Amino acid sequence: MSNRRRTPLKIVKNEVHSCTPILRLNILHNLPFFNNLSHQEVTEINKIFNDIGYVSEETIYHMADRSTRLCVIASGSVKLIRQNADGKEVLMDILKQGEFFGSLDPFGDTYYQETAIALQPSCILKIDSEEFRTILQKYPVVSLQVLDTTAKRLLEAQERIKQLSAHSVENRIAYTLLKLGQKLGEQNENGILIQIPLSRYDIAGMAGTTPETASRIISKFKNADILKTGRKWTIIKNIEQLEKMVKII
Amino acid sequence: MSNRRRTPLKIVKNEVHSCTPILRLNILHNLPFFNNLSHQEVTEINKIFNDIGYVSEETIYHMADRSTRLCVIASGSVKLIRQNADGKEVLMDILKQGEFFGSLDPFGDTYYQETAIALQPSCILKIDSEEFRTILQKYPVVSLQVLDTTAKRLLEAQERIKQLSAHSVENRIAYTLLKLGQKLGEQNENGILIQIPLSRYDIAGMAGTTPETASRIISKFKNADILKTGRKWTIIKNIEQLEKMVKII
DNA sequence: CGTATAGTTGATTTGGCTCAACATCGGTGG
DNA sequence: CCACCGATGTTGAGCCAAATCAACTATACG
Repeated sequence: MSNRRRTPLKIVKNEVHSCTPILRLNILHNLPFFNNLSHQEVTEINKIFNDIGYVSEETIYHMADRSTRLCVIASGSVKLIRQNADGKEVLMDILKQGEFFGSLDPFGDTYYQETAIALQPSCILKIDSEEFRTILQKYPVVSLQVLDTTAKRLLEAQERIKQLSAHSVENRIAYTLLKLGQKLGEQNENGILIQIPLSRYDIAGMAGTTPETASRIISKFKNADILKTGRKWTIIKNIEQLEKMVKII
Repeated sequence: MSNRRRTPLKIVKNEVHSCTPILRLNILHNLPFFNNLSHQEVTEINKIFNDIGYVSEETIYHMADRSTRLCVIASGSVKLIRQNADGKEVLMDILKQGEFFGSLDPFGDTYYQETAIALQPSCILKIDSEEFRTILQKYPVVSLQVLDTTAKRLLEAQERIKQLSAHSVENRIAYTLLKLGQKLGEQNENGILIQIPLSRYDIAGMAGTTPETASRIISKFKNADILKTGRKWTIIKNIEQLEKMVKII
């Protein structure tokens, strides 16, 4: 069988990706937390942001750096990881266009609790957290939106704590894949395609296990015709089966 | 040795504990998120709250109930737990006077993700989440405070995810005890006294293990003269040792 | 003082980690 | 365009931390 190279995704060059001013404004306008503001107001806010481009695998900030900035993804995607003392990596979250990360805290003497790394060529809008705080004070609508997002993330984090405390690795891998599909997947004729370069190492870091165990379980899922994977993509073929495994309460 | 009954804590009767109106107002005023408001404003807000008393072990709300209320602890303490399909309990958080829990979300069709249970006789102030939302809109300062608390809780939850993913049970128990000491402990001549009735079951639920394993590890800590425990109290005698085990990065 | 509940401790089992060898992918240069 | 090679993924074997099962003990409360 000569089936080399059947990647179902567009090949993307790993080039620094910067925003055009118009794109920037457009993106800011469509952010969930700014889209209740007037064009005038967003234009004003736009001036305070800087944009910086990153290539794949490039670090946006390191854990333990002084945390002074809030970041917004204008394009691309970002992973947030924490490392423990022996260097084991825990993948906290994967964020996509329009989501924010970094520091919300305006009080000095705080440090990033995680490392942020671009998963794809990405354009990141940055703002000083103190300046962002002024925006929050000025526009209560924005505050509430940021609060809602944060509250939602807290609920998700708590769900993950429950998973880690009370479910098997197989369960957690299924849950991880489901969440990834919901958040980053797009439906196509074969199923739900997740077009993000996720290594076994990343999956393991999200599910709280080792790459070997993740690989074993994913093989099992592939044999059961639930999944199909390549180095830089994953397709969920049978989402019902995954849901059944996770047993949503 | 006739050392029966050496409990280092005041005995509290398990009676329904209700707030006096003055106490209520006082508590609202001292809440971190209202203490920037004027007396006039707090008095106004006070009218919208109801208070309800609970005895120990009483349920404030159940997981999967429709979530319509935000709760604030006027007195006492509350634990938040999640259960998985086989009934295993995960203790998400322990909250004390002045802290809030329940629903922030004003949009219908949402359900509590956890069960809230009084750990001690407690008085809980309740407000409809929609009405609370109006307060948030009216007072941006309050919004920001609530956001800060939520963001802080998210960071803590993420830290716990890291712990569960990458540390041994012994480590996690040490971490759990440290956090409990920081949050609920009071320094006295013997060490840090945690005056909350925490069973081995609770500790296990916080550290993501079983009561038996929790018991074994706590015994080990007691033999190493790090801890001293009774049914309803815990004293941390050697906090440095615990910190060393957790290896704060 | 007696009883129910919570905690302790031991024996056994097991899920998942570790270590190790091997296979496959996909980018790179000849 | 093909062959090579480093990186990533897969699979097997053995081992260990922690779960489970079970018997027993201590504590608080009526």
